[in-house]
Amino acid sequence: MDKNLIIYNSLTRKKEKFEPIKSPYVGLYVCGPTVYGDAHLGHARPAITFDLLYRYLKHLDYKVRYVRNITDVGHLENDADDGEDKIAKKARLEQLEPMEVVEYFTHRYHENMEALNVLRPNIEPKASGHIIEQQLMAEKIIEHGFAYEVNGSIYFDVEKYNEKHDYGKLSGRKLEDLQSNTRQLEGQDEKKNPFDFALWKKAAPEHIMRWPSKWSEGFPGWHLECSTMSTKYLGEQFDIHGGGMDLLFPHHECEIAQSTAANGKESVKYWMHNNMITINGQKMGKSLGNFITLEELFSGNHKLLEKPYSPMTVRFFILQAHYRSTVDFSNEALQAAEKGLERLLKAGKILQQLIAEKESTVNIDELKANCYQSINDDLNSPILIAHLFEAVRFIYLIKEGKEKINAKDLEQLKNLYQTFVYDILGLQEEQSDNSEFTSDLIDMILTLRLEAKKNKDFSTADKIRDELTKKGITIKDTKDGFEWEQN
RNA sequence: GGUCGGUUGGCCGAGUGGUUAGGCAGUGGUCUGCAAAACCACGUACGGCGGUUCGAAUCCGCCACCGACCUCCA
Repeated sequence: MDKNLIIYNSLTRKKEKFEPIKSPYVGLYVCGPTVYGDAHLGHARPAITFDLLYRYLKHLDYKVRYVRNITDVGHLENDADDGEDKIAKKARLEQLEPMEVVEYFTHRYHENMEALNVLRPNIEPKASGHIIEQQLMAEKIIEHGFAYEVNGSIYFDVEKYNEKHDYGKLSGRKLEDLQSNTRQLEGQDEKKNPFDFALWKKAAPEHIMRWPSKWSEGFPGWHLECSTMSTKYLGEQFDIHGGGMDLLFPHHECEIAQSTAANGKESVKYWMHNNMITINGQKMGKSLGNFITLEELFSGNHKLLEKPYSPMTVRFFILQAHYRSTVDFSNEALQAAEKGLERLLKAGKILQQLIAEKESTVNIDELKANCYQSINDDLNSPILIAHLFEAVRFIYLIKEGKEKINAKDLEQLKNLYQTFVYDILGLQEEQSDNSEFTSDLIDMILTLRLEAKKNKDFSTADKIRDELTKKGITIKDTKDGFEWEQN
C-alpha cells in the first residue's frame, strides 16, 4: 500500500507529508466532548473528520492507537477564582451526583456516535480517572520552574516559560499582544499575569468535585488533562493531535506549553484542526445557544428543521465539505445531501448486479488513482466524493449497456466502492424498519398490479401506485417487473 | 482594538495562473401505457477597484462585507 498522505499541520501552517515517528505505529489524540449536555451538530464535525482520518490510516495499514478523551472534570465556568466546574454545576442544578451526569451524557454521546457510524477510539480516558497523573505532571512543571503555588492553587508561569520557549507558536500570538488583550476577570488577583492558567485549583467549600493533593483539596485545570492523558497512552512524543479550531487557543497552546515544560520537548508532530459548523453564518455553539443537537436532527424535533435528517445524511453533509472549511447549516443543503447520498448508495446496490463483458470501455484504474489522490491530499473528501459520482455514472451507463466492463475491472470497481464509500467514508445503508412480512405484502400487491397492467387495466394499476405512493413507497416499473423502495 | 480566515453560478461546495469540479434544484430530450428511476444535452459563476502577466476567479495592492480566536466552546 502506497503511503502518500499529506496533511495540513496547523503548527507550521503548511501541508506536510505524513511520516509517523515510529512507522507503522501511529498515535492519534483528539479532544473529545465535555459531557454536560447532549452532543450537537458541531460535535459531529471533529468526530467525523477524525473518524475519516482514523479509517484512512488503518486502510493504509498503519497500526493506529486512537485516543479520544471524555472531559468530565476541570472545566471552569469562567476563569475566576470561585469558578465552578461545568459538570458540578449541572449536577447541582439537577440534584444528581456529578458522576451520574457524566455517565448519562457519555452514554448518549456514544449512541449518537454509533448512529453516525463513527468508530470507537481504542482508548477513551476520562479526566476524573487521571487525577494522580495530572498532579504528577503539575509537580514536574513546578520542579522545572514553570509553575508557582498561590493559596493552594498552582498556576502555569507563562512569562517564565516564554523566556526559553515560544508561547503562542501554534496560534500565532505574541506574549506582548496577549498582555494587553487578555480579558481581565474578577478574582484573578492570585495570578502573576492574567494569561497564566491553572494547573490545579483549590476548591471552594461549596465545590463538590474535589480531590486531595499536597497543595489543597481541589481539582485539576482543564488544559492539563489532555497533556497528561496523551502522554500516558501515546508517549511523550506522538504523531497527530486533533480538535476543533476553537480549541487552538488557549487550549492547545497551553497543552504545548505544559508538555514542553514537563518533558523538555515538543510532544506533537502534526496538529490538525477542523473548522466550525455555522448556522446563519455564525458559529454553532453552546454559548450562543444556536445549536441543534444530533438527537433533534435525527428526529426533526427542532423549530429550524423542516424534517428529520438521518445520521448518514448528516455524515455525508459533513463529508461533502473539506474539514478545514466552515460549513453552513441549512435545510436546503441537508436535503441536497440526502438526495446525493441516496444516489451514491443506490448505485452501490446496482453495482452488485452488473454483469461483466469481455472488454472494458471505462477506465477504472484512472478512477482509482483519482480517489487516492484526493484523499491523500489532506483528506479532501469533497473531491473524493466527486470522483465517486463518476463511478456512479459508470455504473448506470454499464447497466444501460452504453458502456462495458470486463470481469477484472468490475471486481476492481466493487473493491473501490467498498473501500472508499463504505470503509473510508464510513457511509452505509440506513437500516430499513421494514419487516419481512411488510416487504412480502408489498411484493404481493405489486404482483397484482403487474397483472392488472398486463390486462391493460391501467386505472387499477395507477390506483395501486397512487395509494402506495401516499404511504411513502416509490414504485419503478422495469421491463418485465417492478422495483420499489421506501422513502 | 489585536491575530487569523473567508467572500465562487438558484442553493451547497471544491479548485487555483491557460483545461467541464461534484451534488441538489431547473429546462429540453430519450425510455415508459402513463409515471418514477436512469441516460443525454443545456447554465459559462468566482465581492469591488486597480496592478503584474501573452493570459487571473487563481498572484500583488487597496477597499467593502462576513466570520473565528483573544473568556467556556467541537
